[in-house]
Amino acid sequence: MKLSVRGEYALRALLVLARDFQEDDSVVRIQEISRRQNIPKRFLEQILNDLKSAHLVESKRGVAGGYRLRRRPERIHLAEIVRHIEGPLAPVSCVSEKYYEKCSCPDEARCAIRSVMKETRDAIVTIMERVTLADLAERARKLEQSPAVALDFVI
Amino acid sequence: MKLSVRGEYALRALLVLARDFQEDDSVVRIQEISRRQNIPKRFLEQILNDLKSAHLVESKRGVAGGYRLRRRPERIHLAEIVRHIEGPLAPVSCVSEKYYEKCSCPDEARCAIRSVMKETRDAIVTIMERVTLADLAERARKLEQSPAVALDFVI
DNA sequence: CAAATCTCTACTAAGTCAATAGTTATTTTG
DNA sequence: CAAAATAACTATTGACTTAGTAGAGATTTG
Repeated sequence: MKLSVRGEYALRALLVLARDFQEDDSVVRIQEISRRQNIPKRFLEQILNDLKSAHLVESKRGVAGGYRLRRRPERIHLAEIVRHIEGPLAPVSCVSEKYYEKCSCPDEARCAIRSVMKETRDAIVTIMERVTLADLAERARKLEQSPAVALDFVI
Repeated sequence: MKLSVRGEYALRALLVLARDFQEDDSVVRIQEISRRQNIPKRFLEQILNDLKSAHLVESKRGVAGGYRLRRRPERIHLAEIVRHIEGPLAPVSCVSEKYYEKCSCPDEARCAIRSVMKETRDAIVTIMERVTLADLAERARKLEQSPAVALDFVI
């Protein structure tokens, strides 16, 4: 049920871009993202390239180059990011909306496990589609202000 | 975010054992489970053996041998099964209760992603800890009675 | 004892993960 | 216009995981 490191890095990188987002076309260098989030630079390169192909970010080459969000952070929700990097949000593909696959069970329509997995899927998707990069940036801002032990109260 | 095939097979096998569960010490043969759930027999063998080491099932050898649940189906919830086969239910280990691991982010206590992942974890765990094998068996029974298109109404 | 069944260990082919490396292309600066 | 800085692209790799398959051994029942 776990996200890959790749997916986690993608979220953290995009969070940096969201926090630094401006309406002009300013970009953030990979090196900067790598440093602030403690992500191996060359690996991050690949991930950002991948996010570019998903039209989530755009890049600027050359000496003053870097990456920026292609849309405003309010318009990018976590579901879209995770789906592109990891594939289905659903625990089993037979309940996935975007990546449906038939499973090997004898009667999918009457599978009790499937019905529980669908509930689970819905719970996950509800959260991931509700939270945007802007929300994440806002949460980050608030967490940085509060002195400590913050997390336990947020949840 | 997906369950492995192994995990899915485990759930389906245990559902069979739950449906056939009796208070006496009657067992179900691997072959029978394999046939009813369309699971490769030799692979299922391994999985059931694994579930035995988790004290979820017990086995009887010999010609009238097979497997049975070690506890009543009401007392086995899905979380326990999935945790044993797959590991953490949480999308990232830094929010896992049972399999906690520190992540590479600069400040875990103030990580905005972590706070969303914790919500997600809680949503998943709430479902998986509430639903038992007995519930699953009951759902299966009801789904078999209803004529068709049943799944969409259950959810 | 024979047959059916579980047990245990080992093996494997394919795929995925998390990088690493090398080369090419582009842009800005001097 | 050339050099330097930076990103883009392509390929490779080593370790690990996944989903099985295989074979020999142990146990129980008829």
